[in-house]
Amino acid sequence: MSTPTPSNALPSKDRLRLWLRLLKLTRGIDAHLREKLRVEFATTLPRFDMLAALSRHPDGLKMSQLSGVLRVSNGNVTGIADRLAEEGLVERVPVPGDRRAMVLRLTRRGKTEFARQAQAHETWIDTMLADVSAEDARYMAGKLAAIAAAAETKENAHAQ
Amino acid sequence: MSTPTPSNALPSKDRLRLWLRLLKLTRGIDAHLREKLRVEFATTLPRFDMLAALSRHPDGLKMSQLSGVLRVSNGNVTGIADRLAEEGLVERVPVPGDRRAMVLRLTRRGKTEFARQAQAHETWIDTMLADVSAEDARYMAGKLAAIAAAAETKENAHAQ
DNA sequence: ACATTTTATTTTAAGGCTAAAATATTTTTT
DNA sequence: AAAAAATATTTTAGCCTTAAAATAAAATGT
Repeated sequence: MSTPTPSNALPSKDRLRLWLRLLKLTRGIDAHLREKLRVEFATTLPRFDMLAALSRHPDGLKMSQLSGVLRVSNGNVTGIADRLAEEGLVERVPVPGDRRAMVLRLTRRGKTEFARQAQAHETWIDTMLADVSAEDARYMAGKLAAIAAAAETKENAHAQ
Repeated sequence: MSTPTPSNALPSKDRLRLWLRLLKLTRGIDAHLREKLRVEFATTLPRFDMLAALSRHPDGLKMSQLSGVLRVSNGNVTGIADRLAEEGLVERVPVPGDRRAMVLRLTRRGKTEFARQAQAHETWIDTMLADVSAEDARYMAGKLAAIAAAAETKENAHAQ
């Protein structure tokens, strides 16, 4: 359909460096968010992510759907849901007509607790990225999305 | 010393979106690299990272130095070093004059094995980022570095 | 010299993560 | 209807990760 390699055969040091920068920045912000969640809410990023996913789906999600949305394994979802349920933030509801399945949904407490956490989460990010102008943010986000789309293709195409 | 918030009081949706893009792209590439390491070399990214750090320090690194370089906990270093040592890729060498300390360094096998892995690693990244021009890569890397530097400051400053 | 503190590393307890195996139930085939 | 295949979830084994406790040795203070 077109040339397999875009322009040059040798690996580009610039692209490798881009990856390292990407990794460093993301890991730094990520670590900071985890630390904040730990210290200020005694919780973790995976728990926060699960609450966030459920808050976007008020009727709840089946365990397997949650696994797909969060892009983690089924077993992983089981463990995190167990702990959130112990804390009373989520609950498992049987699915009428399918006794294998379970829907996980936020409890009332889960909703209010997530609202608090989400508010803080947004503030932390905005603080860390405060020096990025809105224009720059939009531009970078666009670039990153394009790169992600291209990389996605490459990954699958490489299956040979 | 200067205004606490740079320009606007409300959190910027654009900055939040930038973070989500950053996270999505980085996680995608990261997951792909882990998968490749697992399938093609039966290893993991943390092991690869440790070998990489050691290959940059031919005389080896003390466990605590390694912990600093890799930015992971001391206990974490212990475990990964144990497993790499079991595989014969690294070895612990006592430090003359300090019986508490241990230097970890690559074995001959560790050096050749890492060379193979590093070669493949670089190729995988270059493949995924093939659609990014060298110029774009340099530009983006610069932007990301600037953002990281700014974010770094914010994190520490926030200690109140 | 002796006590205290600091430094280097390991161990422990608990959570997060995956792939693969195990269970239970539903759907499809024959 | 019985057998086989597919689906939903949990369990298991093993690695990665951290914070905090435990060990051991060195450095410092008295």
